[in-house]
Amino acid sequence: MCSRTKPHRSRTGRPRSTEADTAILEATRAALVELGWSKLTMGDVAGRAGVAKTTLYRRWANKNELVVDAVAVLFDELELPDLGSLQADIEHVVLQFAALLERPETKTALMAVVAESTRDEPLRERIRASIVDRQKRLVLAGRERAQQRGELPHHFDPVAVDATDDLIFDVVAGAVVHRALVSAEPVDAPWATRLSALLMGGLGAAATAGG
Amino acid sequence: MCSRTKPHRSRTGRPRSTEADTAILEATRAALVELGWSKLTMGDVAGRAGVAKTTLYRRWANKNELVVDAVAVLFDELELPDLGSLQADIEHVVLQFAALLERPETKTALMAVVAESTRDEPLRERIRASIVDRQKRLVLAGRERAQQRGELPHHFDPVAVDATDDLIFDVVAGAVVHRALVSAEPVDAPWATRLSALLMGGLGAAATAGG
Amino acid sequence: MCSRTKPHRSRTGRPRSTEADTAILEATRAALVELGWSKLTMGDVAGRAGVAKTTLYRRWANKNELVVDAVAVLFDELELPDLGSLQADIEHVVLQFAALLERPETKTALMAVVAESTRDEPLRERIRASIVDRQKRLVLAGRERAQQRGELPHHFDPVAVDATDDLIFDVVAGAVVHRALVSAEPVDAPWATRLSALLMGGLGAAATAGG
Amino acid sequence: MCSRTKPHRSRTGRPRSTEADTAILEATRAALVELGWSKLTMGDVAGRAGVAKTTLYRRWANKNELVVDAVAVLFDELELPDLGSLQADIEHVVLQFAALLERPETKTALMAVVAESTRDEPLRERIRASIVDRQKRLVLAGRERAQQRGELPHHFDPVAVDATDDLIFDVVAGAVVHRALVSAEPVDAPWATRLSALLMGGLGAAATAGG
DNA sequence: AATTAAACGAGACGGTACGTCGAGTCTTGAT
DNA sequence: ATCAAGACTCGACGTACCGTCTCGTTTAATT
Repeated sequence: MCSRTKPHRSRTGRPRSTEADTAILEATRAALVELGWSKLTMGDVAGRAGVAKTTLYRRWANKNELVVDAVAVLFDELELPDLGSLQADIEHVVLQFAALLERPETKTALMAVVAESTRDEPLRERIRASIVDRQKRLVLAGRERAQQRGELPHHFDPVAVDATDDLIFDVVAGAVVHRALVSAEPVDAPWATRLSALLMGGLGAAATAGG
Repeated sequence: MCSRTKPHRSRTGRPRSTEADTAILEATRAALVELGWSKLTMGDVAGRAGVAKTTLYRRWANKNELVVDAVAVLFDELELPDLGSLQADIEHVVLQFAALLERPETKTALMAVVAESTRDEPLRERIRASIVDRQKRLVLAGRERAQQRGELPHHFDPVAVDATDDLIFDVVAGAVVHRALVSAEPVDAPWATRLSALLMGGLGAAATAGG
Repeated sequence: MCSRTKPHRSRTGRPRSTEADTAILEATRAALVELGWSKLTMGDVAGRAGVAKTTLYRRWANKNELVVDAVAVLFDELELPDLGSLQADIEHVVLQFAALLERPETKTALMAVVAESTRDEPLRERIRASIVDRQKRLVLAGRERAQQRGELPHHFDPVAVDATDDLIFDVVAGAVVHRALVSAEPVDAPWATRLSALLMGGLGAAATAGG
Repeated sequence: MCSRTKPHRSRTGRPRSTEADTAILEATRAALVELGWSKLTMGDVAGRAGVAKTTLYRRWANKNELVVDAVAVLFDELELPDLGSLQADIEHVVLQFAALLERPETKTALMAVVAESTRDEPLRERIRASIVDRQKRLVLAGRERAQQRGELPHHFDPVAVDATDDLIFDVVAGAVVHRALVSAEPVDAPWATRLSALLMGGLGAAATAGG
């Protein structure tokens, strides 16, 4: 994924500083931690990064796109180790995602850019590509692994499979976000267990009925 | 619920105009529809309401508090008619909530104020009192009705009951919000059916195991 | 001189508080001393006087008229004791006027209201009636006394006499104001002596030539 | 003379627009003519100059400093042609100064900034440097020329000479301003003749007595 | 080594909204 | 009718940030 506004494959002229890139993204995260999304300013980020404002705008069209890219990289840490059972995998991913949401830079930024994206189609697309897809692949991987283990039946209707993947994704991610940010309650191991148990029951019932 | 910042039990002086109150809240909703949360300005709202900017600031400390109050009243429409079964009740409330989220004034505002609330404790409290509690009572009502119908067992451990209420609330509300705003997919009847079926299965399995 | 906006000879209703009148004027002078003309506010004056803003506006049309009236009364102290010679009389009045101008309430207010009066005919009239005429009568008195002493000839052309009175008035008042406020130099006894000597010389030459 | 607040010896960054400088000063004078000092607003001036408000504030700290600079340039027109006699020179400068004071931009602005300067030392210094000194040099030039002509004696006490220069300056400038703005009477040729005759008489008497 | 062209820092620019403040008016209930 | 209190409209304030635009100055790849 290229963080720049344009690919810029020009062969001549001074090349862009890659140190500037990383310094800006780090400065953005630091500013998010200290100030939160709404108090973060481009001038402040530039100052922290030791860079001119122009250098920011040469790379990102506006504050929201910068913030998305600054936060997106954090989602790379999400992974799905094989813990032996679907329920264990779900619990693990729930706690991982919750830990990410507890970090001040994501807590303040994620909802804000999503809110902005309701009126900004390019931003929504960037969020989807940078963040949402990174999470969604965990659902796919977990489901496939569960099928291989025999915990879930091998469906032959790909549409139904996709629909269930989507549903599980919205339920898991939505529930964690809602618990963490709206209800403002801790997403801890007991809660993760209760959530995954609920899902396991629901999936089991569906498998029994529809399988 | 008092929309004002202070209780204002002053006996002397000119009383505050209640027409101004309602005109401002209506203007705020109109501005949300037209402009969205981030483009909405206090000056514009004042203009639409035919009111001076100072009159806004006399009542609300900032844009977020105003928006919360303007949107909160919409959540009064949420209700829980008895449709005969828990699954039907869940489906109905999901679609109702989704319809609310589809309205442009809530779609653009809700995530934004939640995002702001991560750095603003009074705002979080205001959201909880004005919006979240309004939704949560539906969960309680639905669960109690299901118990009366015999669809759910009468638990004698109130802590466990509360925990399950909270879980269901976060799952339902979170899933709907995530589907609508993050995945940007429609929350339609088939999806609502799939979600409620998942929950029924999960609750049934829990009842079988724990009852 | 009536300080009120309207004569108000109505016989019915609650009569206006005369204590309020004096309290307001005193508060205005106090505010002028502390804040100066441009920082003085009607609300502040009302607060100092223990009076509602309405009460101010019932008596004066605006800030400038209030300030003129508050300052005008100070000009009542100007008087012209007979010191035996025209030059001594002039010196005395110069120093008296300078002392008045040194007071912070007049220093900051006088030029300000004159400046405002260049675009406000009623204000100019009020200043003329309240302040300028109070000063001008000193010139007339001094000139008449000098004529009685024989220091100045008895002219029979009233137009020429008026013109000279006006000239002397503008020269004396203008020079003192300019020295005090523009040049920001002290108007002390030596300077007063030099000014009066200049005038005596000029009047004497005119008398010799024109007499 | 530099009209800016700071010397700005910065070598880097975009240089300030000199067109903006002149456009702002012109717009200020135009606004003074139309609105007068008290109705003049920074936003209006910015609009007239086709410039953002911030551009004004980058150069001038407040309205008064801006107005002083805008008006100061008009005082460059004052000059002292040799008319052959001291009295003629005085009459000429009086009428010149009066003509300047009659212009609406100076009439409304001059007293106002002087009034403000009684509470604002930097403003007073700015007025002195920009306006007062421009006028005062005319007095020096006129006195020196009169000495060369033999109309005034060559004094060897520089302190006395300075004191007389100052006195004459305060008398002439003060009388003109007072006549024009306080008495609100025309400063025409007859009045200028009477004033200069008075001064000639006074100076002559002093020369006779002190020489 | 000289040329070239883009990237760079600095900071001024036009614009828009902010939240505050003061002027002067109006609306209460009480005196 | 006046008073104190305080809400009202209006409009300006001075600040902050946005995103853009010059400037003069690097800096690497290409000649």
